[in-house]
This record gives sequence, C-alpha cells and structure tokens, in this order.
Amino acid sequence: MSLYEQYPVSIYNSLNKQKEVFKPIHEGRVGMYVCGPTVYSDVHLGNVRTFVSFDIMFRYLLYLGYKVRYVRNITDVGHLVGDADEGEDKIAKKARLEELEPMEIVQKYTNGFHDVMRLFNALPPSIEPTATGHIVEQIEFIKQIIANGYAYEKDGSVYFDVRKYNKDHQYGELSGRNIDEMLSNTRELTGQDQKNDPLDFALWKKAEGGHLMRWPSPWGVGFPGWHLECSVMSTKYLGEQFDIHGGGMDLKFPHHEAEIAQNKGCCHKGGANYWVHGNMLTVNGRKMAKSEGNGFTPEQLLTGNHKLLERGYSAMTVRFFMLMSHYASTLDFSNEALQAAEKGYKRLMASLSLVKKLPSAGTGSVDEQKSNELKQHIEQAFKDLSDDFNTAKAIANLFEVSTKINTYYQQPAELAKIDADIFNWVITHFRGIIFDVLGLKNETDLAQNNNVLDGAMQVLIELRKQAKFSKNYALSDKIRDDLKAAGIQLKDEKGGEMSYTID
RNA sequence: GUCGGGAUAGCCAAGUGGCAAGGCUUCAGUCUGCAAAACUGACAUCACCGGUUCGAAUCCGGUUCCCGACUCCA
Repeated sequence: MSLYEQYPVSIYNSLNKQKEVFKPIHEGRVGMYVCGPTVYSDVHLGNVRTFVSFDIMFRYLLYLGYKVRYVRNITDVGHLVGDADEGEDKIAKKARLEELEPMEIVQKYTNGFHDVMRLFNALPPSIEPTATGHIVEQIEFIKQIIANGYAYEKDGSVYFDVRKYNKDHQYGELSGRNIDEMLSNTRELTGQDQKNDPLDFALWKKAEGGHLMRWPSPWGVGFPGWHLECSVMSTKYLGEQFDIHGGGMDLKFPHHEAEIAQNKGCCHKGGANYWVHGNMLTVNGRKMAKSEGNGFTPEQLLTGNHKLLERGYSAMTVRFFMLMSHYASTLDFSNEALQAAEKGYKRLMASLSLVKKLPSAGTGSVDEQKSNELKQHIEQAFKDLSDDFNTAKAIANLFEVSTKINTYYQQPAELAKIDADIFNWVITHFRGIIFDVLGLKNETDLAQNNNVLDGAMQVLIELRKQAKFSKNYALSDKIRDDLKAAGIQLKDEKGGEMSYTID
C-alpha cells in the first residue's frame, strides 16, 4: 500500500470553500500549476513564502508516492502598470529606465528568482514555461474564445466579454462576486472607452508606438493580456482539466477569476479541480509589498542589512519560520519570531545529528506501549501533513520525537525498550519529513564536513580535556569561552567526551 | 460600499463541539568543577455580549477592532 493510500490527502479548496479529500484525475498522478513571479524586480520575502508553501505541497505529494508534474510559470510580459489600459508594462518601463532590452530585464530577474529559490531549497518545478515562449498558443487560445463567442475585437485589441460569458457560466464563482455588484462599485477609470463594458478584460492588447514588447497577431501588432498565459500554459502542459492550481491569495481576484473564465470560454472546462491559495506574509499586521516599503530582499535578510532586521537570519531559519504556521494563515514577521524559529530549528537539527550516535534499539525487553507512543508521533505527522499540508502541526510532532531522541541519547536503557523495526521506521520518516518534505538542510553540518576545521577542533578539544583532567579550569574555560566568541559552542558530554556545534 | 480572512499566554503559532498542540521567553529542579546543551516540572477563565448544547476557543446572532481583494501584486 502506498503512502498516499495510507495517509489520504485533504485540501482546502477555495472554489468550494471547504476541505475536500484529494482525488487526482489519474490515479497516482498529480498535475499542479502555480502562478510564478513577474520578473521585473527582485523577489521579496513575501513572494518567497508563497513558493515555499507550494514547494511543500510538491515535496509532500512526491514523498507520498505520487508522480507529480509541477508547472510554475515565469511571467515575462509585464502586466500593465498605472491606470487602466493607458499604462506601460512593468518590464518595458524598467527596460527603458535601465536602457536595456526587455529580455535583459527578464533574464536578470529570472536568474535572481532562481538563485533565491535555490537558497531557500525550493525544488525546481517540472516545467517552468514563460509567457513570451507561448505567444502562438495564446493567439490560438484567443481565436477559440472568439469563435465561442466570448470575446470581441476592437481596434486591434481583443476583450473578454464578461456579460456574455456570465449568461452561460458564473463569473465570480471563485471570489464570491457577482457582476452587478461589481459594476456598481467599479471605480471611474480612464481609457476604458474601447471596451464594451468596464468589466471586460483584455486578452490581446494593441501595442502603441513606444511599446517595446510586441508580436504580430491576427488583430495587429500587440501583446497578450494580463491573465491569459496561465490559462494557456496550464492547458498545454496539464490539460483542460487538471488537479491543483495554486497562487497567492492576492491573485484570487481578478487573476484567477479571469483564468477560470478564459478556460471555460475556450475549452468549456474550468481548469483546476482544486484551487489553493497561500496567505500573505505581514509586517506589523500589514501585507509585505513593494508599495508599502516594508519588503526586504533575501540578501538583506541574510546580512541583516535592513531597518526592520535586528540581525541576519539564515535561509533555513526563515524557511522553518514559515513552516511553523499554516500556509493559509497570515504570518506576521518579527525579529522575535525569527529568533524563536532559529532556536527551534537548531534544536530539531541537533537531535537529528544525535541519531548517528545512538546505540541500537530494542536490545532489551521491548516495551510495546513506549514503542507505539514513539511511532504515533510520526504517524500523526503524516496525518497532519495530509490534512491540508499542516506543517505547523506536523512540526509539533517532530519536536516530540526530538525530545525522545535526546532522552535515548542520555538514557540508552530507554532506547533498549523500543522495538528496533519501529525505531528504524520512525527515524527513516523523521529524517524524510525534515529533509525531503519540509526541505530543511542542516546548515551547521556543512561546516562540520570541513575536514581541516574539524582537525583543528579535535586539537583544541584534546587540549581542553587535558586542562580539565589536571583541573586547570582557567585554561579549559578560556578554550571554551574563546571558541564561543568565535562562534563555536563546545559541549561536555558523558564520559568526558566533547562535541561542538557551529552557530 | 461589495466580497473574503482574522482576533488563542510575554512573543510566534496549532486547534472547527468533549479536560487548550508545539517552538521561543521566564521560573524551579536534575546533570555539570562552573557553564552550555539536554531532561523533568510550572506558566491561558481562547476580543466582547447573548443564544443553542449534558458540554463551545470551536456552532448561531450581535458588538468592537485588525487585515486582504475589488488597480499590478505571491
């Protein structure tokens, strides 16, 4: 029996506003699409949170034994900036400012995005398609929507006919809106005259004279509209109907709503069965966003070089911090919270390192109850992760296992009572969940693999042992304190042995 | 204004009907030459007011406050 049959996954589906048992269209296979970044500037920590959230889903589904095709796009056509349709596109604007080709801007920030994803140990998606690489497909998609009667051409642009669509389908089903209310609340916008209706949105925009990104189409030279690429690329790589579509909460409307409309307008199918939305990272209760000026780059985070940061935090500390809350809750950033996460993360890693030093389990008379208690923490962690990817709850159970491991290390007699098969199963998945599902790495381990440093440390440890043996505590304390000041923590262990960790 | 999400200890954060997870902090103890780490223990009338129920943080009604979307946003 596969893990996914043992621990069936439930997902909160934004479309139905309830948690549902996850049933993929094809047994054992999952198609997942996530809206990626628009590459016109550096990603900030809020963006990272979303991609880490979906990285967990990808990793967990893989861990359970699903074959997953994970598609995450790169939006390299700038969405319009400024009011309505008169604005420029972000990438073109940036290109003009920096006197670069738009594709140079795109390349620069795509590289940056990949660097950040690697830093935070997010797995690369199976396919990472770009909007500019799918102009032809987008044009074909528009043609079909027009043929189905849900779009119209006007002066070189093509608009989606929301009212017409709403007669046959329900526009607003995802975000809980209805078009009459929306209409009465629409702000007065300039440059709307081309549209038949303010609710309509562009599928294809005519390129004005100075517009840098432009392609020929049946309707003239222009560029694809705001929401089209995701409909087109998810359909191309995952099919007209697929399993999971994810993105940040702020994309729910209008982006995802428009996507569903486009999908149905073209293919009569709504795309994803399960819509999943990650919540925002907040700072002092407010959304982290460029316009708020409260965002910082991952680089600033690591160095601590930002007014919001008391000091730097490692990428794994931050990843762990994010996983201590549920993806659908807002997560408030603070130095205090990050420092708490850092300690918790180190605690988890320390117990994990201890596993190697443990003697064999089950060498005494096995206590079934204690063995099962241990096992249940891992089983519960699986159930937690299967319950809408509740990493916060799963981590609570991992900490329980941590405590057990620490106890076994200090009292091997306790480990002797644990059934060996159960213990091995627990450790296998304890490591598996931490490394493969949560995607954490042991940052201090990397330093310990440095043989030269380790050699030097052994010399110092030997010196301290001798000093302690001859009761020269002034010297033994100096060795310990000076190493501490240099960022290395010495620990005395039972039997006179010493170990060290690097901060 | 419309739609949606929140309010849980000093901090972060799980928990959607049955004695309030977990991490950090603080305090006490064990261990230690002293530490650190680890282990053990202590620390919450779940924003407010009503209602339903044998039983409510959880369900229903109301109040206050906060946030997000409705413009590009992860």
